[in-house]
Amino acid sequence: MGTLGELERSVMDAIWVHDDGLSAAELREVLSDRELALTTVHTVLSRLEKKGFVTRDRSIRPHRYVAVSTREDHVAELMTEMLSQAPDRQAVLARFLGTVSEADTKALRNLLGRNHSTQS
Amino acid sequence: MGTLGELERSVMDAIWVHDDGLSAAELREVLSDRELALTTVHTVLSRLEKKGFVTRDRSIRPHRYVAVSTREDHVAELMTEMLSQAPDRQAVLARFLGTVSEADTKALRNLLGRNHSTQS
DNA sequence: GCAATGTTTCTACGTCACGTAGAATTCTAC
DNA sequence: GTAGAATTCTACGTGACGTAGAAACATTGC
Repeated sequence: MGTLGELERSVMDAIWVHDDGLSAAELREVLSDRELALTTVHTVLSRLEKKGFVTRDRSIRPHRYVAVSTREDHVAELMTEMLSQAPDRQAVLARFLGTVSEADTKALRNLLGRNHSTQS
Repeated sequence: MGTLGELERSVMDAIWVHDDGLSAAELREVLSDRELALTTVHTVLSRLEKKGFVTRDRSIRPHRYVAVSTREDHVAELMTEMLSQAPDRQAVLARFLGTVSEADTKALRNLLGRNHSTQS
C-alpha cells in the first residue's frame, strides 16, 4: 500500500479532522505554520488523490478534498497489514497486548465481549 | 523508527528464521535467488545494524549477525506505533477487530482472559 | 467579450533512503 | 609476510517526497 510522507501525513490529518472537506487554500491556511506555497499543497493533494487517500469534488471551482476513509479505518488497516507480516500471529497479538495500555486492553475486552462472532 | 526496504526485509526475515545467527556469506546463500554480490549483503547488514535491527559478533571472523528482537516483538511494536497515530484509539481497535479473522479474535479473547492486569 | 484575478496542472529540482556493487583495506592462515 | 577471505568505504542509479515556478485554465466584474 501507499505510505505517507511527513507533509502528506499532515495534510491527511487536516482533512481527516474536517469531515466536510477542504479546499487547497483552506488547507494551506490550516498548515500556515509551514509557510507553504499554494502549488505545494496542490501537488501533495494530487499525490494523495493518486494514492487513493482523498477524492476531490471537481464540480465546484475551488475543488474540495475529502478523505476516502476515516483515519480510524486507515490506522486499523495499517495494523492488520503489520500483523500479516509475521507468520505467528498469535505470538504477535500476545506481545501487542503486553505493550498496550490498560485502557486499551479494557476497550478490547469490551469490544470482544459484545461481539461474539457478530461480523457486521 | 527506522522502516525496512524490500531487501532489508528479506534479510531480516532470514535472520529471524535463523535464531542462532548467520554470516554474510550464509545470508547470501539463503537469498541466492536474488544473485546478490557479497558486498551488497554486507552493506545491507551494516545498515540494519545502524538501524538497530541486528547486532554482529565481531569477535569471530566471519561475523555472525543476529536479530536484536524477535519478529513478533518487532511487528507488535509496529502495530502499537500505528495505533498511536490516531487520537481515538478505541475506534481504531473496533475497526481492527472488525477486519481481523475469527482465529485472531479468539486468540485475543484467550489472551485477555488469562491476563487480567497481569503485566509480566 | 475581455482583462484581472483566482485555480489547477505541468514540469522540475533537491534530498534522502535504499538496492546495488566495485575498490580499498584489513584479517587470518599458512 | 603474503595469498586469499572478510570487512569497510565510497559511489551510483532510482524512486519517493518536499518544494515550488511557470503555464494553462476558469470566473467574474466591468
